[in-house]
Amino acid sequence: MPWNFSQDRPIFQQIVDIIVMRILNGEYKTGDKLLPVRDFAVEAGVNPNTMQRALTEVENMGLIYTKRGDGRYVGENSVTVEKIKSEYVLRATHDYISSLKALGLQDEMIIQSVCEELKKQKTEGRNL
Amino acid sequence: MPWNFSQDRPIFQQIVDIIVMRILNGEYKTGDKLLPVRDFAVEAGVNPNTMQRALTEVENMGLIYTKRGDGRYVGENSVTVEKIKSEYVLRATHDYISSLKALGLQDEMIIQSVCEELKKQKTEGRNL
Amino acid sequence: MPWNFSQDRPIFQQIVDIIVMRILNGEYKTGDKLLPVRDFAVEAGVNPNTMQRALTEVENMGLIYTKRGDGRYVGENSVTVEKIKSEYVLRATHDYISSLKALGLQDEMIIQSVCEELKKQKTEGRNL
Amino acid sequence: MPWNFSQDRPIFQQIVDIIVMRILNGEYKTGDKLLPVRDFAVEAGVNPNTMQRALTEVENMGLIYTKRGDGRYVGENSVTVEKIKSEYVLRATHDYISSLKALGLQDEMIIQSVCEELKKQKTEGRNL
DNA sequence: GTGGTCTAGACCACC
DNA sequence: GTGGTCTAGACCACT
Repeated sequence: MPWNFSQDRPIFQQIVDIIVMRILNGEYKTGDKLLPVRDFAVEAGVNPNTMQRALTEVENMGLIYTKRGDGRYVGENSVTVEKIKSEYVLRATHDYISSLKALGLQDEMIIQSVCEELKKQKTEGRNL
Repeated sequence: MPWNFSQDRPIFQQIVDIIVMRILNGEYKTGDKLLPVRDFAVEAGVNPNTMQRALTEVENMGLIYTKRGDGRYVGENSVTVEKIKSEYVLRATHDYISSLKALGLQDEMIIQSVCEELKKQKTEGRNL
Repeated sequence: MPWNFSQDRPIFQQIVDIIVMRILNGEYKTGDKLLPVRDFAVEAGVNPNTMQRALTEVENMGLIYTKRGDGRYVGENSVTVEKIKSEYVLRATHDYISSLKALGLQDEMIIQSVCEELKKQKTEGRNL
Repeated sequence: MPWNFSQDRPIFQQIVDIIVMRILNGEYKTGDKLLPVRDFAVEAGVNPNTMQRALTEVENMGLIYTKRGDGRYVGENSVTVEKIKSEYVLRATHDYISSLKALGLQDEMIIQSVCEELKKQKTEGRNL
């Protein structure tokens, strides 16, 4: 099942986001060995070069590292993970609220929107 | 003062977003006449072609219309505005919450993040 | 005249070094427009992708920036240039002296080597 | 305590450098018997194949030789050692000075950098 | 015409 | 078998 990519952003970036997300939420744990680039590329349904580029980016972020001739591993640095995670949350929240305020929404309406969405997702979760 | 554009997204799209935002929040009102493309381009500090393309997009969304030989005007259709606005809010909220949940955050933590950001922005607003 | 690359290091890295060097020593000045990637690639005698990768790296270092659909320019930030320059000097000096000391050379012998090399290069310079 | 390797160069090469360095500075003396490959590999924390390759290189340089069924020994040829040593110094000095000159540094500034680094290392040495 | 992305496929060095 | 680099060539979006 090749991954699902949207057309409006570079594929390699979307791959970066997916992998980072999996590390941040614990799906890929410290010390885990990743699939070989080529296999990983097949799984994602992209060219090995594209996967390679994505992994290089993730490595530059400090989340994974490479053992030459061996493979890639999820980094030990849990501090980095927590830092990136909280930065992400802060930025996402800031962007979200700023955009709604720019639309003229009041604080209460924003909170209300959030609560409604939470309820909706809870209901959907039950029905799966 | 040329507008501020980030490098990671097409400039014309960012212009579209800004104009749409101004219509949605009432800065540009129904019936208002927009600046001529060239002047508008100068104000934004971009190439006229870029501004042209952005305006075409906004027109396709149904928010503005062109009087040939006269200029561009903000559309009369307030229903369209409200519809786009609520759709935007719903989608932004959904994306925001989905991404945080994917990171493993609980509902309470999400609400807490929102409230903190609201407080922070209120404080910043005072200090301006 | 295609540039001269050694085989023991990735070509793109050598290109990075060359471009960085040209910026640091003032051959490429603030605001200068670089050659288009493809032309630059031809000049260096490499594939456009290779040149692209090198330029991306230099951009990540903050020394150049891209105007979309226009071209690449040398960055304004002279602070960055001076910082990178002095870091380079410090590191090169440290590595150089450490390696000689590891070989058992005394301080005086190191200074003597440096002075001899300086003299030699001065002589060569005259003969060109 | 496994040796410390940087990721940007082949491990076997770094091992070669270390061993050569130890021979050049007298830590391994003429006639000394080296550890068996496997033990040596364990000490360095690398794969035996990697250590094997490194030792082969050092042997090709003429600094060590193999007695079949016995082990490896540091070569008798002190002339070779001195020759390699002086070549190394010359080349390192040349590369170092050339790179600084390419950055636009004057002779005096180069000498000053060297002296500062020597002072710094002397100070650090005292504090250990 | 500019940079950016992606694919395809090859070759190499390392472990 | 592993990652890394490079080439070739195509296509797209932006200005």
